[in-house]
Amino acid sequence: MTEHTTRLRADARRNREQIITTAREVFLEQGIHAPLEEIARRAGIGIATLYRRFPDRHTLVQQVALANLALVGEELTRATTAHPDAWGALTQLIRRLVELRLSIIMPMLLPGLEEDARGEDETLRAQRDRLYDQMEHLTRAAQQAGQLRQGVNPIDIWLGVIKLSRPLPVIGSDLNDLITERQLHLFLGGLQATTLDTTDPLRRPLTLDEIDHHLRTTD
Amino acid sequence: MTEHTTRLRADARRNREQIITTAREVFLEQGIHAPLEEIARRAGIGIATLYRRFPDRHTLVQQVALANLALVGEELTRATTAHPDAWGALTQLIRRLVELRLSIIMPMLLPGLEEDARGEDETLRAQRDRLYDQMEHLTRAAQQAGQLRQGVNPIDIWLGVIKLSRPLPVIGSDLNDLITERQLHLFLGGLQATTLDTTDPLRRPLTLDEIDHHLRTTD
Amino acid sequence: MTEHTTRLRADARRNREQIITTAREVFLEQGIHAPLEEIARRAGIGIATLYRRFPDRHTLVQQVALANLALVGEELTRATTAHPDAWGALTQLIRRLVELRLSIIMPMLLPGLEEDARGEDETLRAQRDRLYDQMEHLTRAAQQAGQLRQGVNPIDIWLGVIKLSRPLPVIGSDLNDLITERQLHLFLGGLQATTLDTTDPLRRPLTLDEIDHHLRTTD
Amino acid sequence: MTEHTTRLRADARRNREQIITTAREVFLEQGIHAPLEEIARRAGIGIATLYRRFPDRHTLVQQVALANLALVGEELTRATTAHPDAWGALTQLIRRLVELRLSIIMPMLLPGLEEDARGEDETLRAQRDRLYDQMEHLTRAAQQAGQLRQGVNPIDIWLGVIKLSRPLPVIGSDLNDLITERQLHLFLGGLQATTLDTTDPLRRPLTLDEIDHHLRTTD
DNA sequence: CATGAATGAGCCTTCATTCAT
DNA sequence: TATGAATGAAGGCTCATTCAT
Repeated sequence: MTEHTTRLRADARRNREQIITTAREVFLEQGIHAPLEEIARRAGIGIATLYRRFPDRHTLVQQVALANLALVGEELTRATTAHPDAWGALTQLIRRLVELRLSIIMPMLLPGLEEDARGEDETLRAQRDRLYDQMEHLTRAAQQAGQLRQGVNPIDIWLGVIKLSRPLPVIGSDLNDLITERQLHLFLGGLQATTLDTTDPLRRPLTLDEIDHHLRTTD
Repeated sequence: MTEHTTRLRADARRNREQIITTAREVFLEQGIHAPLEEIARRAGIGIATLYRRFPDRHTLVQQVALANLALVGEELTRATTAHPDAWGALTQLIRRLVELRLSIIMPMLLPGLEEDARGEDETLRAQRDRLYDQMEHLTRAAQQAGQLRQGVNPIDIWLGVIKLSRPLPVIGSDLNDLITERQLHLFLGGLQATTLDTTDPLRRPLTLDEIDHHLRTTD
Repeated sequence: MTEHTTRLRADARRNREQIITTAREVFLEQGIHAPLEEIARRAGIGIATLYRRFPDRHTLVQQVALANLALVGEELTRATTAHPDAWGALTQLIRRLVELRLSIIMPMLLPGLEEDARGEDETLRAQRDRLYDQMEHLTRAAQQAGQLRQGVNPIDIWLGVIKLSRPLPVIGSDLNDLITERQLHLFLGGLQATTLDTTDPLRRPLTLDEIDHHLRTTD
Repeated sequence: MTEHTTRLRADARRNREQIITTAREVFLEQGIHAPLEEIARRAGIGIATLYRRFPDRHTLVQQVALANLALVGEELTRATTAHPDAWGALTQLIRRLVELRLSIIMPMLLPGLEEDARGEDETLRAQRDRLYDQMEHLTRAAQQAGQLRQGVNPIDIWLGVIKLSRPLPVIGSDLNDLITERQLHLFLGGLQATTLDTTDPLRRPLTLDEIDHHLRTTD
């Protein structure tokens, strides 16, 4: 879209996209401090090529986040399409964002780091703000329907999703998934305007024994 | 408490405590992968001394967590002393735990890792379980008083506090504090049995502008 | 020979060879636990370059041994070319192997470690076995000529050479050379079918006085 | 015996002897570069106590060697007592020295290092020389009986035993024992005045297959 | 442009040796 | 005197980044 982008040769653009896709996967698995060489190798390119496209780790992280921002938009569209009611759309969106860990590198914080994103087009902030507006539309509708608690805005939701998504270190991914799921349930409960009965056996809390069991078997 | 501990020479015990205190701070700032040398330097000792006491990073992390476990107990006592009502005590405890980030290294998960803590007191698990019982006492009381939502247990609270406490990387601590405070508010709201009005201007959500401002000035 | 090898860039291959050559020297002087940094420094490269080629010490040792295996083959050819009689060829070969300490890292033991030598030529074992066959040919001929003792095989000779070649620690290389030479003489005498007169003044044993003298002056 | 020695308190002397005994074991297992702290721990004393007795590793090694010298004398007496014929005594002695690896730190080289052995009595050299004389007596007798090859002296035997005793690194102790036994057989064969038939099936050489097998199973 | 090579700096860990109790 | 504590220096290894082909 930008001059910079359109001037890239076809293979170069393919490389660029491949790097970002691979980087997202690796960042998810190992965190944003994963070796860049691992990303290059998995992307099937040389390390120097990666550096040509992304002069340092910070830039790469930002670009991945930027790509995530687009994906969040897609999920939002998908959620509103699937659910006529705002609350239904909102909860699907939140669930999906947590599932995909799309927010792991905090797309909504990006514009503040804009200065580093040299060469990127000016629409970045606009893109985020448009997304914000779409979500705000959704939250207002849900609040008017009496389902989303008053006083909550998209930022609350984004940041909540980010905190939920971040896996706890040391413990295995199985336990992390259990924990995230349960906390997501609590989070959604907290967002709801009317207090639900959470004694639903399918939504029961974790116990110490379960945790110990997971720690033992995963260890 | 253990023979091992009491047999340490006075200066050695002082060092040991200094290391744990410093490690807690450094882990809070940089995560549990912070260079051990940094901890040693800040504690004013040689790196080898640190290794003599804690043969590897894992052991050190555990010991810090173990120390935290004791501090959580103290905060619990303090909270129940200060507040005759269970909900008041519970919310003070949660606020304090988040403030002190006492749970950042997950004390309640410790017993599952017990096997590594050779030579450590057999009372470790008992200590955790006692703490759990105390908190369960508190949560039940709060539920009977109709203030804490049904279906919530101490694990939910501990894990929520842990997720809340973990600072987001890259962004400064000021913004992190704002975010944590707001999410804590939402978390407490979610725990409450009766939905409160969260339009309290003192509890208003963050805005994109605020975030951008912080990112710019902190950067 | 392998694809891997031929695909190396010219400068990289030069480095690789330089490392192996240098490593052989350093291993001879200091044993196979010599600091890898010393090898890198002497080879005129960075430590990381050494690690790029040889991920750990074990790999490097093996590759040095593999290179030695080739050199042993060359010495064998040279010896048989120079001496029409099998015993003459055999003794020259043994002397040369001891002189060059080619066997110090036990080339003939390599195939047993084969599994670690991932990506290495399948011909490694074949190479060793071919060498064994050539030496067996030589030993049989020498035995039929009545000059090599019955019941001795190439393994005996290889292992004898290895034990002879290993310098004794602490004492200087001058004394080590004297000792090795004398023990080589005894070893060859032991291999011979007919007992020779070893009172040859040129082949007289060491004395305590000589040893003391060397220890004093070298120290 | 020396002033130094007699002045030691009873417990101090016990410590000293315990250290030397332990050091011999550890040196045998791990080589003379084994951590001194391991020796202290196994000996049941503090590291500083070890340093008080032996200011550095070199000194300790020497003292262990000196102790070994005495043990060699005992074995010599035992061998001559058990065998009326010189050759029988000599071969038993050699076998025992190899078995016990008594020579692993080269007792006979000690006198040359005398200067470091401050405080030790002047009889050290005399002790070694007496041992030499005893062995020379034995070798002469064996030579006169026509069983030991001419031109061989005790130094040859000591040094041969030392070379035989040193285990090859990396490979396991089982294979090392096999190798040492076989090379000892060859060594003794080389010492003998009359050539024996070495096709005795009990004394057959190792094969490549056996070596490979050991390397695979021990690895 | 794309690549793989090379590099130095950083952290981890061990151990010989000295110091304080 | 005996002890355990403390320490620095050395070596192992990894990884971000630059360079040469």
